Amino acid sequence: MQGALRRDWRGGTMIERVYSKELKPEMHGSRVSIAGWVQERRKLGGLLFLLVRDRYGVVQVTLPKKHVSQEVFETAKKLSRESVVVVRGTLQAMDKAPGGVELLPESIEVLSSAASPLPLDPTGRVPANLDTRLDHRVLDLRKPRVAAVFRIRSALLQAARSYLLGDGFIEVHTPRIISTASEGGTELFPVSYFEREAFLAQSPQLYKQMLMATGFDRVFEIATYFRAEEHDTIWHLNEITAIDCELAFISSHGDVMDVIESLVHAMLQGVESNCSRELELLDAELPECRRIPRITYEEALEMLEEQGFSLPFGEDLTTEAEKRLGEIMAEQGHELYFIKDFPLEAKPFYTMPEGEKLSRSFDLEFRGREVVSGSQRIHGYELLVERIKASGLRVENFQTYLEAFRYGMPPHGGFGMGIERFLMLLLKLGNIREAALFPRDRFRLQP
RNA sequence: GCCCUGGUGGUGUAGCCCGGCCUAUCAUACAGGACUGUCACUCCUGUGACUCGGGUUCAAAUCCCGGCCAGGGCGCCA
Repeated sequence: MQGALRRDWRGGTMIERVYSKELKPEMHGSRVSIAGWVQERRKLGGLLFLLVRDRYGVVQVTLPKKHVSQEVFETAKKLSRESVVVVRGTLQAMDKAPGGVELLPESIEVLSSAASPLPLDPTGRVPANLDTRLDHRVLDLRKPRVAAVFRIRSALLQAARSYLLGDGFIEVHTPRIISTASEGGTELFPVSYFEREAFLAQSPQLYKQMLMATGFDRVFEIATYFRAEEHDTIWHLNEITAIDCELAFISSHGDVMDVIESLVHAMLQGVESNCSRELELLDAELPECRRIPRITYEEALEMLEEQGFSLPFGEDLTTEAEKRLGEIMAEQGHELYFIKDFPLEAKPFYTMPEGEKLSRSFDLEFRGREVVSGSQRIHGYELLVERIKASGLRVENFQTYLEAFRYGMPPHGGFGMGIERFLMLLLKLGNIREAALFPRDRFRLQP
């Protein structure tokens, strides 16, 4: 009775099969089923080879005309590339076969026949433009190299999540739909919210700060944000994913940088121990990150000055200067480094000032490009109001945010890390679109 | 928002500067055929393309203008 009930609950069973990586020459003679996509078909008259790809690799299915049924041979002969099949047969140890094994089929079941011609070549032998690849992203993602990017992304995020949870952070989710163009800075996408206009969140900034007044002490959020900027470069997307953290009872922004240092270390460790195959496929090398140097904005200016690159104090580094600094730091053996103590004017209103002109802020640079931006935040109500006004924003728009600062707000700080940026730089991808499954940019809304 | 560049079969390209032997190159894919150890199999045969509109010219893939689409840089940011 119990058994019958359990079957009812479970509904069905998965198609029985083994993965390519599990097949070993020692299993010679055993009967197995494999399932996957027909990557290639090589016809040699009386002998036919199928290469069937699954998530871990490729298995060769060998059909000597005289030793398989005519029906199976004909089915194999007619298969189109990328069709989905289940092949049941006897495993043979065979030196001449890839992986040292091949499958002699008793049956080939076609679960899904692929149309032809294919819009791009999933083996990657004939190259395709990024635009074509993104138009047919599902097929593009069948390439092991492309899939590897997203396995690494998953490992990176899993490591980040587990590190943060272990370090006392709790995971939260703040609203994606917000009421006003509150934060300033980036443009927001308007959405229709019943009888009112609302916007898509560009970051969780104000909400994660408000949570610092609750007693959670440390929160993080991994989520998607929307930026309505009309930029069209290899570095920008209109829909991004970020790891955002905020922590209370800090004494300075150095405490925030300490968290990032450990977090980045944990993330790279996670990738190193879970994705060696993927890193090899992508020919990627992980940066050294035990200690991440922290140079001040002023030091950065001086270093650039020595190279004949003079910049006025007070402005954010230009893209060119940022790249040049990346080269200088790389020569000294640092692919990751913080630039801290930016001029107050170059940073958002909630940034804690340091003296007259500076701020308790920082960016984490990775190979000459910003991947994290953070700071100690202002926790005093009066100063915050003053800074909102000084930044040319309207205090009325910040009433609910400001209320959190009126009834007991501890000193706090935090940061946001762009996942696609980080991945792109880590794997040296040529375009940030490659770091998103289905990227959204100025012109791309599909797939 | 400003600036630059490009668009050739399903895919990736050559040709464009300097218009005409372009009936448009090559690879791959696709269709048919030969082949019992392929592994980017090989070989033979075949199908398939000049982004759209206008202009210049005896003649436009090629030069000019505009549209559409795409790529990139700056600013802004992650």
